[in-house]
Amino acid sequence: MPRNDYLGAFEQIVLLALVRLRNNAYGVTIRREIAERAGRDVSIGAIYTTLERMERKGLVTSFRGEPTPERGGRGKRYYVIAAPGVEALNRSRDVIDRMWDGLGAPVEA
Amino acid sequence: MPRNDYLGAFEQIVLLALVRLRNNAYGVTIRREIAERAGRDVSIGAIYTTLERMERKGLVTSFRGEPTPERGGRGKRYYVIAAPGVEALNRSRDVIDRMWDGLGAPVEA
DNA sequence: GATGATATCTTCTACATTGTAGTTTTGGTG
DNA sequence: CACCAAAACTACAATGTAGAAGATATCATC
Repeated sequence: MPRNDYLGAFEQIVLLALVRLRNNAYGVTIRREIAERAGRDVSIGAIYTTLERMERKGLVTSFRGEPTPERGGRGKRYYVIAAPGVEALNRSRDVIDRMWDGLGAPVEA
Repeated sequence: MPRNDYLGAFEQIVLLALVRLRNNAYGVTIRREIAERAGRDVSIGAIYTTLERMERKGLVTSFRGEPTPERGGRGKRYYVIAAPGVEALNRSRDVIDRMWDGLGAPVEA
């Protein structure tokens, strides 16, 4: 049974991307946001897998949007962070903040 | 082949404990530091396993200390963060900082 | 001063969860 | 039907985590 109180590093990044994208978070935009912000080029498959798992844990919700009249375009699946996701995010941040407290980032060799 | 450029959430916590404990980081103290700071009660086995893996990746170094004249006391194994560990730590912090940037923690539902 | 009880620590083993890429499938357009 | 956009599926590697087992000291005591 997966836990939903502590987040993995990548889970945090994906959740934060959702928060940033507000009502425009779906596979492609999430991936782009992570690439731009975090400078991390991750595969689209990695993102969907992680989202699905987090949905099972109740950290995010999703709904299918109407297909847009662009060239191709299957109906997008939009993701939204849920309340437990918000809490987990804040908790994770808290933990890492406390561990860094007083160390002055960046830490030196 | 494990990567050594991005850290897992727990790896970060353990590395930060090393930084905090300076020259007094070994199994028991690391565990205590994490319990106190992060409020996270993790088994001693989890800590050793993670340390060993990080040592293999070159993120930490270890050396065996003389047994102290306390009651029991097998020779302790002290861990020190290595340069690549410091860099990875700073990079991880950077990524998460950029993702949080402008969101104002804690984020709200 | 051997010897076992016991304390402090580390290793080993095993398995669950997360991380990640790549391929396939599903729907929509021109 | 050729082609485009996006999602679902599959498979495997790396990380997270606990718990049992092994090492090595001191202490008490006879």
